[in-house]
Amino acid sequence: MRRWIAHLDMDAFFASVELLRYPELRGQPVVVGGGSRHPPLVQPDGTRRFARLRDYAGRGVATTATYEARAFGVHSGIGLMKAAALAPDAVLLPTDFDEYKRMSRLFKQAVLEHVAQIDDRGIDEIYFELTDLPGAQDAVGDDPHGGVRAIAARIQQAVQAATGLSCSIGLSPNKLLSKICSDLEKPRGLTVITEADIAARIWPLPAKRINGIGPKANAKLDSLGLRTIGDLAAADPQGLIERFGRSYGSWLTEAAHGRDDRPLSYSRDPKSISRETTFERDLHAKHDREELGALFTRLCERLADDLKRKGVVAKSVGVKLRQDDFRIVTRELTMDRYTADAAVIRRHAGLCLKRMPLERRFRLLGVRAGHLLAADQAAEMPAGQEEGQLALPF
DNA sequence: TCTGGGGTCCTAGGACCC
DNA sequence: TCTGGGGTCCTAGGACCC
Repeated sequence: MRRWIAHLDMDAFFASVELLRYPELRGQPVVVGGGSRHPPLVQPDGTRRFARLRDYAGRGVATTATYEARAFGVHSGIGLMKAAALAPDAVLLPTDFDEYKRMSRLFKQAVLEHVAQIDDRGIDEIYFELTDLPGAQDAVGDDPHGGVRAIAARIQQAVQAATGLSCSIGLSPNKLLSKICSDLEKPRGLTVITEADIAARIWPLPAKRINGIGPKANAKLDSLGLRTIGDLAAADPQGLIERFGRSYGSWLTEAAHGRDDRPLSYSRDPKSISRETTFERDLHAKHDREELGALFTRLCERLADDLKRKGVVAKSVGVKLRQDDFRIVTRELTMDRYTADAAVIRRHAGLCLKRMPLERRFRLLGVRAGHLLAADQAAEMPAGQEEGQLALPF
């Protein structure tokens, strides 16, 4: 019996959700990102007026772009100011995470009508197993894998019916290959591969298409002349281990040959919850003390709200800064009890802050709660009696 | 037109305990 | 006083992912 793992990825998810609301934008370059200060205005004649990328000023990035905008070179993660230089007339829409989360639940529910469990990888993608479904092992006509293909096609239709959105599915014997092949025929792709197809369909692809090879590893591979997955597969495994370490080096060889035995994971307890914000301009601990103090308190309050809403308490608290040179500095401490209280979090985060280098200006401030436990399993720490007794940087 | 916000996992050194 | 080895926890940084 052949093992079939599916990877389902929503097509240009955030942008597609926005197009459901604003169908008049279909066919146009649209970029989603950059805070919420640029919602469409409804004009007296009932039509909507949208912000254009050229009018944007700030530090936001694109979270998604429609395929039309991608044609200009605008992709997710790109700075909006840079995107505006590439496509000044593209429509800019604010990010509405609540709506994307709602649509995310809808598509996952639709898939769960067809399979018992999903491995949830975030807001717009999931894995699931089709191996044991009726017909999954059957050939259809001259297609030896027509059975699973038909099942996946039905799931695609179910997602479309439930959400009005399209998705792409990759089918293969493992997560690694399915993830790669869900991307091969986007949008509305349905791509099936087996071990026999690896040389022809996987090896020609750039090495960075492997989930787990990021910018750093890719640059290092590139400097070794290893550009494609095929190059990696042909490389001396011992040499990779020498350059990348035993663990990562041997994984590179396995991945390049399409070997991956990770099980699907059907439940996950959150390990940490965090809140962070990037300022409109770089701030300094001393010169902007008041502004930072208020921001810091606000972050701790929002974090405490998140903890309470999720019914968890935290044993550790951490603070993160991104300095003006983009270096990230973190400090973390373990508390003597669990808490979800904003004042307690703020006090311990303040202690972290005192240990941080604060000479430089910085652009981002974040607070993180770790070592989480379900609230009903932990006795909560009494709330901040020591408030205000410590001289904190801000 | 420099680069968001929310996560996970890994590594590695030092403290501390047996 | 000195010699160990093993195990766990804490902390900081970094790579990577969506």
